[in-house]
Amino acid sequence: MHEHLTPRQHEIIETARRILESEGPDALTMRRLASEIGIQAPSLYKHVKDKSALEVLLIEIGFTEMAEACEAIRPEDEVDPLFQLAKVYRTYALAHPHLYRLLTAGPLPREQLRPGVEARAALPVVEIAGDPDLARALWAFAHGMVILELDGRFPAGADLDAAWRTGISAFIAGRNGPSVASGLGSPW
Amino acid sequence: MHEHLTPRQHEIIETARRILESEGPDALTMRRLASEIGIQAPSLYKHVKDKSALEVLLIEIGFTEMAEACEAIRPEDEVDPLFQLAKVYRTYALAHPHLYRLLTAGPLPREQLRPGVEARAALPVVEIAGDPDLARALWAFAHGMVILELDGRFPAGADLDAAWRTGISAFIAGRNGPSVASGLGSPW
DNA sequence: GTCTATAGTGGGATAGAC
DNA sequence: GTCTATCCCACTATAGAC
Repeated sequence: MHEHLTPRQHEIIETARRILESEGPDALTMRRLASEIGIQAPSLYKHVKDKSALEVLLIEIGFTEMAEACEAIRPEDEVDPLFQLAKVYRTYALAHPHLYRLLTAGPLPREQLRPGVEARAALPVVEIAGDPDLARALWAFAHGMVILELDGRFPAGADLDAAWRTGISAFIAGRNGPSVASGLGSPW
Repeated sequence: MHEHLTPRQHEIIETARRILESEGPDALTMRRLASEIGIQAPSLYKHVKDKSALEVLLIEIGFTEMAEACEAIRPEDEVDPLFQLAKVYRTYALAHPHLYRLLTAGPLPREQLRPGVEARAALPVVEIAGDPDLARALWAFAHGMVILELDGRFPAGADLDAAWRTGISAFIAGRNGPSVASGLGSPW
């Protein structure tokens, strides 16, 4: 990942990641980043074009790590791969909440991303779901569960494991036998 | 809604909403708000405590409107109420994207909200789902679909109507006959 | 209830010397 | 590649006169 970077650039991006993950996006300023490295803020601009270029690098790191985590899934007996995928997704997101938000919240600067990075991260769910519509529905469910949990929107005592089980089970049932999905009985 | 406000306060909150909805949260500054009304920014502080109090009022308006839209749903033949609810939810969100984000993204200042406002908005999905775990899964799915659509995260040609149908159909199947939801075959 | 003036904070980014 | 100096921007919020 990013082996084409100079040592200084590497140091900058690693430090940026550390600040983002430990203190959130508001803490990631050019001044703070520079001071953490031990240089002055203007010096950063000799190594990175601007702040958005830095964020693009962080996004690429996040997508790649998430893809790697999903690709590392190995089939287990008695466990539907959809459950495994959901667990890996949730685990990564909860372990890196600020990075996850950077990856998924707000508009994505697609033109700046290196080609294939986003697609690779999206591939596992598409493969496991089979159908693209189901893949999108699944992704929406997983993202919704994660982001609502991160934002503290569920009630304090809510059993989120159970909500995940319920949702994934429904999608498994839907994948195996789409009954109503034909559109009958739907306003769409 | 908010009949206890003075005319000036009413004007402020309505103007704030107009700015937010038409140009997004970055455009909603105290200077801009004041200039839109025809006064100076410091004068606003005679009418509202601070900016966050203003945002709380906007959140209450959004929750209330969303609740009203859901409560207005009437049973139709041949259409599962879950489909109707999903359609109303998506329609409101797409019609008021910036307000929707204010309601759902990031932490919610629960202590500042008037009691019952949030609960009222959550009630419809809880009632229609029946089970609290299913309600949370459903909400996560709907929110995920909406926010990913608003953020332009789905591929350009994606058939989102189909994704909604697929997801809701799965949840209907899950509600009528939870098969795997017992936890067998899940890593949780 | 409105104004002017201003404090206080913070941010991204550039020019030019070394 | 680093520095200093600086510009420019924007924001929330308060004090005190009218």
